[in-house]
Amino acid sequence: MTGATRTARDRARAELAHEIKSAARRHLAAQGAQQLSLRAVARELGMASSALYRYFPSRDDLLTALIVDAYNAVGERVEHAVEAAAPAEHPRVAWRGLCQAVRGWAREHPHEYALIYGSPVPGYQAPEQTLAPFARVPFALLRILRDSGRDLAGPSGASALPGPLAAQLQTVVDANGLDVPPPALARALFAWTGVFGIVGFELFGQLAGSVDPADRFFEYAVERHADLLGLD
Amino acid sequence: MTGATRTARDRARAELAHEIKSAARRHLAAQGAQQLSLRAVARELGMASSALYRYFPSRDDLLTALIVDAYNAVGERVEHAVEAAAPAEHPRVAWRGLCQAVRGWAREHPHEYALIYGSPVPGYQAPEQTLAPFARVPFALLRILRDSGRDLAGPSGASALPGPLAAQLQTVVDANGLDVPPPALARALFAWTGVFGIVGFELFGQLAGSVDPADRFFEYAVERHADLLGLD
DNA sequence: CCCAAACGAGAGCACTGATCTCGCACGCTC
DNA sequence: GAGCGTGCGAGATCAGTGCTCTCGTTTGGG
Repeated sequence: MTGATRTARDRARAELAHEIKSAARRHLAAQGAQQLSLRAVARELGMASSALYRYFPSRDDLLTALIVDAYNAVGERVEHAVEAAAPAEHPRVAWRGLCQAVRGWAREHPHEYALIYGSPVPGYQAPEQTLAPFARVPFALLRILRDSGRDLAGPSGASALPGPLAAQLQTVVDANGLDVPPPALARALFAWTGVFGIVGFELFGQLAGSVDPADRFFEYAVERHADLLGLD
Repeated sequence: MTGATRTARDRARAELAHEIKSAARRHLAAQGAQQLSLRAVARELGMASSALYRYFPSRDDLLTALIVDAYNAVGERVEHAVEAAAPAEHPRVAWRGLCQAVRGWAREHPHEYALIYGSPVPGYQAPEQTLAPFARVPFALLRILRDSGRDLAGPSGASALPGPLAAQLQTVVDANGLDVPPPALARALFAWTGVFGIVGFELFGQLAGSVDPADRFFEYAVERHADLLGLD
């Protein structure tokens, strides 16, 4: 993180890398990751395809860079939405903001959503660099819960966690330095996967035959999750 | 549906089309849809790549055939699991069976799951022929609810559906000849999208950092959805 | 029996990702 | 300020892809 880039060459290099990503993102938005062609990007930039390899060692590396950017884009949008809602005082409003930010971004950037939440398909292990950007959304959700002022242990008794699950979640809490108890983490995972389940189904056409404009159903689901999360 | 195929040529044609799909499915399971190559399939079958086009007009048509098969495979497995559970007497057991059938199939055939529930990416409209196979899982869920003997209108009052959503769901009920009221349909959609949200996240590596072996969390989520569905 | 329809092989087109070599120019070192 | 090594872009090349077209051959119904 040196403040000033040293040479003009370095500046040019960083700038060109950025332009490559921009052009690639345009092609991605236009036709999807499947059709993203290094040569087409190079053509648009007026350079030889081989020159691109000076900046990204392979097509997959370029895609990984776009994945990181996408995670950060949705993460940033979610964080802003949550902050704008005064989460400590109005956790339910913050939760609504989070959900609408996710769905809004997804609908505006369907191909980028598909890139990060679609099918990376097995054998693919997320590169180290994607982990932190990826975690921004779930962490934002956990912050809402932590700041909600509710008793996060939740109603004990009936809905107590099964022992093995509680133990597993406790290791997750410890490993990530989270400050919510396992029952709240379980509810958060439930809400998180549920919301992305709806958004994914909507975007990928699985709701075409049923709640096609999913706006109303999404709002309904968001409120049900808010109830389960115990948000006021 | 003529009982006996007419000529030997027709028999050979049907058989070869089946062999092509089988080989393609093997390649799909091995490396994913992205890498599925018509020429590789043709090589494995010892025929010229151009000959494949006598059976499938394009690569996408071959993939569509595999999609239909995959929908039917998971649908059949779910239906068997539900039937085996005596859904009318034990709706909750049937619901568990449905969920475990979905997740089990998904984990055994990750690439096929990705093919149908992954990112078809926008602009793709499901061919007519995929609609019926696609609907088998959600319809199985609705049958569980219908036969559960519960008051499907649900607790009126607090959790009454917002008017617009109720109206939208009523049109869905009418259009598909469903025999469950809108509130039950809303809960079914909630559970359906929620379960697939977890399975998708698990398969696509989004849970890697948290509940990595998702078995316990999945069971937990299935029970919570059963509660919300009002299953005994 | 015979002709048209179905069929498979092969060549070819326009692409793709990736690699390699080759000059050129930039920028650091002396 | 001169010179050299490194970074860089262009072009050729390779293997592989989906898809089309043509051309003999096989086959089965009229």
